Amino acid sequence: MDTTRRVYTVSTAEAAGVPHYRQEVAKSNPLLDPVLEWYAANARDLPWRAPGAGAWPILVSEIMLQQTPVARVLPVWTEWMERWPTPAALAAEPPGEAVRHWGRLGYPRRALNLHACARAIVERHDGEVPADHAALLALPGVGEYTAAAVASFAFRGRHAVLDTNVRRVLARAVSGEQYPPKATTAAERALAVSLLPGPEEAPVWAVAVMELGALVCTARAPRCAECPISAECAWRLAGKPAYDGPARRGQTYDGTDRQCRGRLLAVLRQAHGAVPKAALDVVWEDAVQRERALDGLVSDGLAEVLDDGTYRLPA
DNA sequence: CAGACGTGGGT
DNA sequence: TACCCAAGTCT
Repeated sequence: MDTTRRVYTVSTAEAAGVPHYRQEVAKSNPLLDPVLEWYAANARDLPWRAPGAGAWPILVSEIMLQQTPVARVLPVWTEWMERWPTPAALAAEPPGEAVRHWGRLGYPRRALNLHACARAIVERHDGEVPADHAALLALPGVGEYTAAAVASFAFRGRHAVLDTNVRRVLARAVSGEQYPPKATTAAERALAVSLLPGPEEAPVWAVAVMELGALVCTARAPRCAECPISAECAWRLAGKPAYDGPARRGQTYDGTDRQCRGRLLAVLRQAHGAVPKAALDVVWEDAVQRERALDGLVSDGLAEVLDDGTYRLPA
């Protein structure tokens, strides 16, 4: 096999979205071949990965997948794609419809973000999802990860795609740590860039490492016996030392404003039109917390108060 | 930059 | 049963 094709001169700044000087970053990546081979045999058959998948379906999937498992996204994504096959179709609806059809995916502000994305794409990009990383980053709800993912998966761009799966795989395989740092560091970005293959393979490398993290190199119980890079894995070679950093804080959801907001919004989603405040009052005992949560929903644009004191999803 | 922001399934 | 955590982003 020709190994020289795995040596590149690339711009680190360019990969970070800032075109500037050039620097040699990638030597050969020993993880590339085993990971690509594993992916070819084990990739899940997800609809947004279909060869003909457009940038809009991919963007929608990426936003829906933020902090949400694939299994729960699938049915909602399918419904959205039938209902709103283009940004223009979604942009023509009131934002409340996006929230209604978000269902119980969680973090409903993402529905609002997607709706705002659709309108921005229609207004600023002639209805087409932009291919440029910086333009993607400027869209609401699109951060560093999502911009890189869409630029890579939809437009075949060469970007370091650093999600929680990739960060975990690299932390283990390369850094010898059980878990990556809590927040993405410059060192992690530099490492990801240094492992980037050439333009032909960069997109499949990105999705393949993600898939490996999702299916094999999992957070809780990694399946090292099935891992294509276990022989090179620094963490396994070191005897799988336990994570020694600060404890990652637990969440505790019961009784929080988040739970309260979820209950209130569920009422609005299920209602046909506006609902009397009494219908909201019954879903949460604590009136002070309930009012605070309701105000929060309104100020976040997830709910509207009408002149008669009733509430509804934003029109 | 730590904390807010939903929800449900796996262990 | 609790607790962990899942393709993050924004403030």
